[in-house]
Amino acid sequence: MNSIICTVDVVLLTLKEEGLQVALLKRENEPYLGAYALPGGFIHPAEDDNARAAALRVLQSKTAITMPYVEQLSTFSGIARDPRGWSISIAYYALVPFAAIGDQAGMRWACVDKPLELPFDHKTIVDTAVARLRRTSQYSSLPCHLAGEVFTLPQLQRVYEALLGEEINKVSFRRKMADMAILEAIDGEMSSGGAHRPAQLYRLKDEYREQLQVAQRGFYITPA
Amino acid sequence: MNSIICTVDVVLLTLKEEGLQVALLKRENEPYLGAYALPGGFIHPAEDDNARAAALRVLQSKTAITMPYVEQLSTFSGIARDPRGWSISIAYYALVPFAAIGDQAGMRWACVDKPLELPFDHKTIVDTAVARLRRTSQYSSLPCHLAGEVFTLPQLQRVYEALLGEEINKVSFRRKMADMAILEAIDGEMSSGGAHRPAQLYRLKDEYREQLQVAQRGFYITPA
DNA sequence: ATAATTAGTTTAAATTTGCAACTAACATGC
DNA sequence: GCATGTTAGTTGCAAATTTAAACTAATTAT
Repeated sequence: MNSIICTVDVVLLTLKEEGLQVALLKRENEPYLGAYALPGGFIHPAEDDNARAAALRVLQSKTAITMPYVEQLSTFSGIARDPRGWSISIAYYALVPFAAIGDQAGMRWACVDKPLELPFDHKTIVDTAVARLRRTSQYSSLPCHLAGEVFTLPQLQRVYEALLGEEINKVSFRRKMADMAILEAIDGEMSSGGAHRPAQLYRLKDEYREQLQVAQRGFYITPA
Repeated sequence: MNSIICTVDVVLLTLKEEGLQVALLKRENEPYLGAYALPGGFIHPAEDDNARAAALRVLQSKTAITMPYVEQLSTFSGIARDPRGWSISIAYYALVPFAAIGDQAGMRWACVDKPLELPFDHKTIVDTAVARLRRTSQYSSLPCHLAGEVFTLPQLQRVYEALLGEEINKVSFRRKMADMAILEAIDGEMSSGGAHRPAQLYRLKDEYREQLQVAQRGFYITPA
């Protein structure tokens, strides 16, 4: 009686030098066999406790990524989005530091700011995820999940700036990070690596590993 | 093969003197026959273009509410939430001004801040919707949809204050409304009704009927 | 008319923010 | 060894934003 196709899709995002990238996998099944699309798959009621578990299973089985930051994005549904019929895709977005992932077979990274053609409504899903990430980055700890296990404040600031597409005042950035109180300094540890003063290393506090922290107010963006 | 139960649920919210209220309907089917629960129902693939259309159909057929503000909230899923089996509920929240609705048969309003027992995971869904509404109210036009077709600035401010649970500075409120530029004064019209200076009437601009406007920054909440 | 009440604006003080200049710590080259 | 270049991190002050309080405005009731 119930003929609705139930799937999950994951917008896996990472930050490279060239900008924000989305992970795409070569499809191994019809429809769109061979085309690059978002990692996704059917929900397996016998196997998955809920849709989030399905998304994590898909991510792990197809990209071998273990403990990313994952959050539900939105659900896309209807008669028009899948040639097989009326379908639901519960979409998640996941953030991983680029350094934490090896290249996978059949996977490629696409720059989210360049024109991109994707099957189903995956382009819409990607755009929704990127908009959500960029917006949420204005006032939360979200970008920390793109910054690696440990990082310096200047490195983290560059992550925020890449996402926001704006330069942030150094003092303002540090004040906001102190206000949010999401970071812990790694005692004594300093980053070396250059002909200059080394920077303090930080790590995201455990309690913000899965829960987002939001600032009272966002970064000040100079009015145009 | 696919045995997943696909439903939509709507968290219909309105603001009364006593606070924020959620609409509950007496269930006419098993399970939980006779219990009060969120308006919801199965997706009808033959009838509904997508899940949003299903939510609007459910709302219209069960509560006779015509043109509310509706937005997708989140999707709740899993083996544990419905005794009939593995299920998906794509949840929406809707806002209506209390004045705009007549009482419906079998419907009641429950205060969201009082203890409330609901079948399925509907309590979680309500809590998620209320948290989302309150958070979004800090920096957007969302509360306008609870304020009626036309309203004065003092009335609108009281709506914002009821949602935020904080008093807002009058000047600050008016500045933010001017910045967002979401309201249009109704020319010449003034609200009377009291032994005092009448207030200018406003209406939400058409372009913000369905699309949210977000402020650069939220209302200033005095640090505790 | 006068008082009472709420609407809306103005002013000045307090707070927050950004900019620029400063000190700090390292590597490199002489 | 020491000057130089480079980036990290802090400080002080000016500029912008925000609040609180006092003010004017417009209405009804007495």
